[in-house]
Amino acid sequence: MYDLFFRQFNKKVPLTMEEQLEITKFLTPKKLRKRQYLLQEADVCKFVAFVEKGLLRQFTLDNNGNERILQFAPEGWTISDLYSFLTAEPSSYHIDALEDCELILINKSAHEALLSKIPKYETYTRLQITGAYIAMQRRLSSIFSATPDERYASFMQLYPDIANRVPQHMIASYMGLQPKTLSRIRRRISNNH
Amino acid sequence: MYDLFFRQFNKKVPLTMEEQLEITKFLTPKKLRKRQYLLQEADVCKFVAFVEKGLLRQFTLDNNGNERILQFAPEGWTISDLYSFLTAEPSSYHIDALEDCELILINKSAHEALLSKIPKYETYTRLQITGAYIAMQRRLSSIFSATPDERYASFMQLYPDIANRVPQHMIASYMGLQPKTLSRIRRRISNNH
DNA sequence: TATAACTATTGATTTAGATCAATGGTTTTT
DNA sequence: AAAAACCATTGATCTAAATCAATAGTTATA
Repeated sequence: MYDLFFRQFNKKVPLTMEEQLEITKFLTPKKLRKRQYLLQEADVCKFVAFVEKGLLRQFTLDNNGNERILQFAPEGWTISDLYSFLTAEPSSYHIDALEDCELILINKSAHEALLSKIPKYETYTRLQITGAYIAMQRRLSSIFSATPDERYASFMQLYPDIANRVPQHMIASYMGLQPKTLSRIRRRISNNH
Repeated sequence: MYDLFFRQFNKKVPLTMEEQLEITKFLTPKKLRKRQYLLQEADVCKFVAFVEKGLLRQFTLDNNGNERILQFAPEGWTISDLYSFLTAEPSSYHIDALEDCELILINKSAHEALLSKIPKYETYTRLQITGAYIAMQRRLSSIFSATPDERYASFMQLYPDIANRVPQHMIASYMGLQPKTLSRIRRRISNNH
């Protein structure tokens, strides 16, 4: 049930068996069916979710009702609206399941208890957020410096796993492009084989 | 010398006088003249820098030698290339001073010593990186959802301080626009007053 | 199995930002 | 104080992505 979570945790901060058992007490497993929401806009985000199995996405809807995907989260990733989680302000994002999912939720009181009781948990969260920060900075950087063609190519290379599990128009959305534009980019790339 | 640093630190995690003195031992003050580099591409980033005074920017150069500004850092902000700092890989960014600066550097061994000796330092860094993550996510979100006009307006509102201290073409660069395009946007906005 | 909903491709047109080019104003440097 | 470097604005043109529109293929559902 918590296999992947503790594998990832141990990679960042090694734990004893006792520590794992202690931490487990604060975790809440949750299953989510494809298309179900984990978080809806205007709700307060009450969790940090670790993905044991499946795939989720975080997105917003623009004025015309179009989806803008901010983040994909496959197995081994963590997803939340941290701003809402930390401030208890209503979220401006949706999170839903793109596949049937098995999640581990850490709710706010559990998060705070873990932080104060288990120093290694604080180290784990620090390293986890640092990694997410670095990944996002690279993404921002590539939006500025790379052409859409290059960005598509590097997305496919960096996340082949995600790329093969979501429809193309979601990849377009993640890259800030219209699906039709991405279709043309693919043709362009394949012509230059 | 360390006024602002400890003010910000205390806002996140209150410290005793003894703790402040202990932490101070690990800090390295540094002055930087306008236009000087703090970090150059291909160098390994050996510090996390807190800005006591002045203003810096983190940027890359594209194939045509154009600057792409990823981040401004005025007083009270922290700047580094965390990826390079953590992995000791060469950085792909430049950091330089836009004004004469007074900085506090925390080098790698100091950072590690502080993490292991002073639990509050780990909490401080965790909260600091979390804030930076949230800010960057909002920026990415606005690139996707907002028009350039809206993004310019909200930059001016969110960071009026920075906006008044840097030339317009750097704001354009931060927003991923050509200076000329920003010039037209400004005219458009002022016409709709 | 049939129907409906979703998905990807392609063509034609429009539009907004990039690029080319010139000017006048400001700041910095000598 | 003069010269040089930097900066912002504006006009004209070009280009690439968005938009409009139609079609065919795929997946999900009744």
